[in-house]
Amino acid sequence: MTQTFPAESNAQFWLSMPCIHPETIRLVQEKMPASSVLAELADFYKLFGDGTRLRILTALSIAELCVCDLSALLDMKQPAVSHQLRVLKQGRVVRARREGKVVYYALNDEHIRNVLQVGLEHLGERQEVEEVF
Amino acid sequence: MTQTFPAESNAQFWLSMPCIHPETIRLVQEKMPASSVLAELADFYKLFGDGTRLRILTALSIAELCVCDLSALLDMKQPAVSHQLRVLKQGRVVRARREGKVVYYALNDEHIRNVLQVGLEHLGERQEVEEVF
DNA sequence: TGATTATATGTTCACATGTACATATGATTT
DNA sequence: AAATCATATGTACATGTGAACATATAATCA
Repeated sequence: MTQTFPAESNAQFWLSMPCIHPETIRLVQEKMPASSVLAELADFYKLFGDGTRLRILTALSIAELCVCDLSALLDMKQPAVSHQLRVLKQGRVVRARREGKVVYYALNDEHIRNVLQVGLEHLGERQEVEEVF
Repeated sequence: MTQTFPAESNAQFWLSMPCIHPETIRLVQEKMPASSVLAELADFYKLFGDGTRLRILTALSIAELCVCDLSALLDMKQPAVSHQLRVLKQGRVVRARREGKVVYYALNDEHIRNVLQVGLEHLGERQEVEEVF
């Protein structure tokens, strides 16, 4: 019989494990943002974590576009585009402007462009590193 | 009978739709990164799009930690932590260093810290905007 | 070598999520 | 008002994914 685990999830058990560095843990605990904040941040990043949405966002970072434009540009069915636009709108990453029958979408603020930029830069640097090997 | 759709996904069909702004689409097409690049970028963001992984990354942005520390800190079962660490390692977001039985994890590079920073800043700004209303 | 400790892996399952399809809504035009 | 066009929504379904659990591996120590 090897290591035995408790029947149910039990914080006390894990906190009593012998291998931990208590001081380090306390330090990190103090400096960590609240779990709720990080959950919210995760939801934000999740919006960028899908190929379709990222293509939409990249396109909107270049120009304001209507659903129909996006549908043609991305070669996707219109309902699929609308669906993702709704997700992005609920996440306050894009905003919509109606002009007659046409709805134009744009990035909600400049900050979104930054996030895309930082990600692309990281990818670029990683590629360069890999080329060396 | 309203709008009829083609039987299968067909780029030509969508490009021939009457509502599009062809010039804008061409402009965006020229400036857009390749789909493969954006898919890779999406995979990168996906790593940040989970509460657990984000808590791990935030913790590691403060201090180098072993699996056991993380398990205690996050109040999670050790296998679950190991699982996410593997995902993060495969995504080259963290790196591991073995010291005897203990494996210490750390952020792979400073760029990761930047990404976390940018996200937290965005969240901060958004909160301030919401407080006004 | 055998025992113990720290970590990793494999399997299963519940759940989230993206798309297709059909259809509804909203706005313009005749 | 009816027709038409652009967009939105609802449902069904397939796929991806995170955690629990059991177990395997790696390293140290008696």
